[in-house]
Amino acid sequence: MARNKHPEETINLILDVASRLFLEKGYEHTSIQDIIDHLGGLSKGAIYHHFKSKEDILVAVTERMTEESNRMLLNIRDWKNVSGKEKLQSIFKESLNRPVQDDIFTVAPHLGANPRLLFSMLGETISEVAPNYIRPILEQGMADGTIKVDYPLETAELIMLLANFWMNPMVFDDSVEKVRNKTLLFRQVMKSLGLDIVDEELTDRMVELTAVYQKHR
Amino acid sequence: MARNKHPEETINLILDVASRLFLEKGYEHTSIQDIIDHLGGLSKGAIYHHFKSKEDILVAVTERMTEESNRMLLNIRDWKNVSGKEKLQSIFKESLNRPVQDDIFTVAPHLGANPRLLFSMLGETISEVAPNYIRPILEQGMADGTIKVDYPLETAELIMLLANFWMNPMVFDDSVEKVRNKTLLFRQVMKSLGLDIVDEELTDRMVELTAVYQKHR
DNA sequence: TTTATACATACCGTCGTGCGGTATGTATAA
DNA sequence: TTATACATACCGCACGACGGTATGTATAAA
Repeated sequence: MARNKHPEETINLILDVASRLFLEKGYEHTSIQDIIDHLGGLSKGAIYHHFKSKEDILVAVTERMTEESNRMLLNIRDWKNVSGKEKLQSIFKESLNRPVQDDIFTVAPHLGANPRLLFSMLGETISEVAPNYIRPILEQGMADGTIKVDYPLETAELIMLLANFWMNPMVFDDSVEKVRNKTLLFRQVMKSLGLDIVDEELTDRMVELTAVYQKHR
Repeated sequence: MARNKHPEETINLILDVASRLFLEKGYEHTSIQDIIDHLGGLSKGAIYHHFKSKEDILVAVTERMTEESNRMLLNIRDWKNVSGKEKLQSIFKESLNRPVQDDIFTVAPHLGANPRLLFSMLGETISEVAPNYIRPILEQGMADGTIKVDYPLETAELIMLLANFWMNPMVFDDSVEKVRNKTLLFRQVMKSLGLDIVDEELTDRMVELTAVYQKHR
């Protein structure tokens, strides 16, 4: 295959293919050869020129997946003249209404059968999202009086763990009813922590997404 | 190697070796050959006679690991003349004081780097322990008036997810201070759910275990 | 003595990865 | 402008290790 003047296009192509296959078949059941076969002529050498290992591709894939979400978080975090509580509320709304959500939910079968990708994504959430986006917002809320928590960092982690992992129907392959109960319990927990930000609109949307996911598997 | 009159001894030997290696090096970085090398003369044929795949060994390893813990849970669950709340309290105490805890904490480096084993264990906790041991106790507590929760099954899952996974220093490689804060926050959450069962003795023991773990890595 | 089973051995296809080689780009200095 | 020097994109084969299987043998149980 001819040399590409814009190598980032090649890199993106590899990541596109890898993302799709990792989601569809799982990281461990996707071979380098599988990726090559969907590259349209590119070779094994090309892959190992741009990435030093299969693991390295996984890391890049996860980063690219969370990138768009992180831009949204960064944007909301830095809003002016908006209280911490309102920002947190906005994040929940935005996260659930992103159009990509539906796409992922239709293509990815049972993330629980894909522990590598799952833990890679969870790791990003815990080590990047929680401390750099959620915690500052909680701290702002503590300062402006709209939020009262004792351990902002740990609370941030807890929120993300429950919302992104426990309540995610793809992780434990939950039924609609299961997700509904989880969401309602989550609402109780949040409220008891002084974070009264989960309303009925959100629980409904959560249930709706679960139905979409359940239909496509 | 000569044929063993008691094949379960061979099975146990294989599981002993596999458990140790999975904990030490991780599931994916442990090869079948690695296991054979530590079997003292046994061969690949022996392994594949008793187990149908490497994955199958992982399942057996996780089951054996949780077995002892499950016996304890079963015992407490079926105690007579003890309230639900007291049973739940006993479970926490027992879990943290089991001598194996220290052993595991000294031998296993960063479970986060071992997603296969980690999720296999988490899966057992969510699909076996929560519904079959914790939920019945919560329901008993609801009946005898010592516990008030709205969603016993989901609450059981939540408790196990936080206690066994989130607060486990081996999963996210947390510092002592981090675990202390997580534990204190967990105490708040439990209390707000009407489950006022985490006392200072437990938080102290949690911190102590973390220190043991941090020392040995 | 027969039969079931515990284990050994030889082998298969596939995997991730390293690497020598080549083609095509770009920077620079004559 | 052009020759030269170097960097980068990519090819494709070879390798060793991997998980798994087919088949053979020895031994315990019946």
